[in-house]
Amino acid sequence: MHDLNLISQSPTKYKHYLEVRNENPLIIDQIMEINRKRKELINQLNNLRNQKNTISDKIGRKQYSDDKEKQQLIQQSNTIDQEIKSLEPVLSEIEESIKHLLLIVPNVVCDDVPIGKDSTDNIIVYNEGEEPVFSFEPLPHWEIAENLSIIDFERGVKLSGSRFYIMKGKLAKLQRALINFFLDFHTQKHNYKELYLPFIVKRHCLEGAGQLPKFEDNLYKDQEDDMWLVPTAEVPITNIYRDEILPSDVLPLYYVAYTPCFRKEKIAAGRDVRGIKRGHQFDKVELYKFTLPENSDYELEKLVQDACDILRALNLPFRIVKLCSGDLGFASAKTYDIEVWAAGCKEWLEVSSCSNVMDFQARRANIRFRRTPTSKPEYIHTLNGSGLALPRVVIAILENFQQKDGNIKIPEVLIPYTGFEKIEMNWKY
RNA sequence: GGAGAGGUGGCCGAGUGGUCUAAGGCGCUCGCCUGCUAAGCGAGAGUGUCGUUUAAUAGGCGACACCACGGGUUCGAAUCCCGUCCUCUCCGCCA
Repeated sequence: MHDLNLISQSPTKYKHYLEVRNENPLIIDQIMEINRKRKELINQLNNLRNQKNTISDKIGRKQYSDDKEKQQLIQQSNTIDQEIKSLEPVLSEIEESIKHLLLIVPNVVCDDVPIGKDSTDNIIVYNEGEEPVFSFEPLPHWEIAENLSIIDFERGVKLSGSRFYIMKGKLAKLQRALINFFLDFHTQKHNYKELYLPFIVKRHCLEGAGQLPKFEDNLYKDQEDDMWLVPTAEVPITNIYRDEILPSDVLPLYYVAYTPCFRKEKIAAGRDVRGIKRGHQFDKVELYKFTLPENSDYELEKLVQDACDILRALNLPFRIVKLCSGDLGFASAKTYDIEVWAAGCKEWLEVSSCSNVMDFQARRANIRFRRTPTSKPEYIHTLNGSGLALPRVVIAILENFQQKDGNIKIPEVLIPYTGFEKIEMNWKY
């Protein structure tokens, strides 16, 4: 969400941001027009309320000579009150619509974000690690999983429909090991504090984080109780300090949390239907930072490295992609995607998306800080990134570390967590 | 789920219809004093919005709103009434 004052002050700047995101900039004009009406009306109402307050005050202080004058004052107040009552609903309607418009305007775009139309204009900024070489034709993970009987796709669908699957035996444990490894790694090596969060949240949390009102289609919910399954841990973490003013000496705050993520994936219908690349439910370890505004840019670079360190430790080849303006997420002002090479399906898989959200979520969720105990509150900056998304790391391990005999070799660092060194043929039942 | 109690400023806590800017305490900020980060004295300090002044989204001035949230009664509500949410205690149920 943006500051109305900033928009009215430099509308062309905000229109530009919308244009480079391939969105209609006219909404800015709409907002400014409604805002003009809003200010006018507030002013009018304030004056009326002032008059009314003055009269009530007079009565309270018995500043009238007789009962007749008192009745006159009451009469006057009632007349003013009628006018107030007629204007109030008009104002709330205006405020409602302005709020709605503000909620659907995407974030600004950082100056160093490349301008582009879509993902084809993204820029690969970094590459690390060797793609593995095989003496045989490496298989995609769904075939490996089938051969070793470690994923049951059919019965997953039987339980919950398409895009659900059952992980079995050592693969289930591998995923559990990865979660623990990620959490330990970030808390021990990068000083993140671990959180265990609610997986279901109220509507306002999703508004605060930017998923609502625009992306309702992608969320699972229980409408009756206003309970929403989290699409990412970013949602609950963003709202931890909602409506709070933090002292600046606690900043920056680094948090790491494991949650499952639930997404309808309607937009991606038909894409990535094979295997476990895109499910309605997947696990993720999320990195999140609350920082001073002037440090968020630097903190993003560090966040990206924190995520990359996991891939280094796992010995997986990866690259960093800087998203162009047209491919940026709604709430992000700058995003780096981290992609890992999957040797079987021969694809670069996005395992992390690290974004500087700046004050966009902070405004929505009203999260502020004070530089000193006496200074004015300012909006905090928030950043998020996966560290990492589980299924795609699992894919990379299955595909990159598959052996000629069909078994999977477990990366060295994981062995203390898995308790085994390879995945071989699993039980059927 | 049932019964009862309650939700006040950073924290504690007073306040059941009108001295308007919410008592008091703790903590906080500034100043003074005292030969040291203790005590004492004095002063100050909430958040947001609108208007005005201004180069200013700095500061000043004025107004309006905010005592969980939403509605109602009243000339006037932290205070009375209704609804919602939440917390605590007891009971029930339960991993």
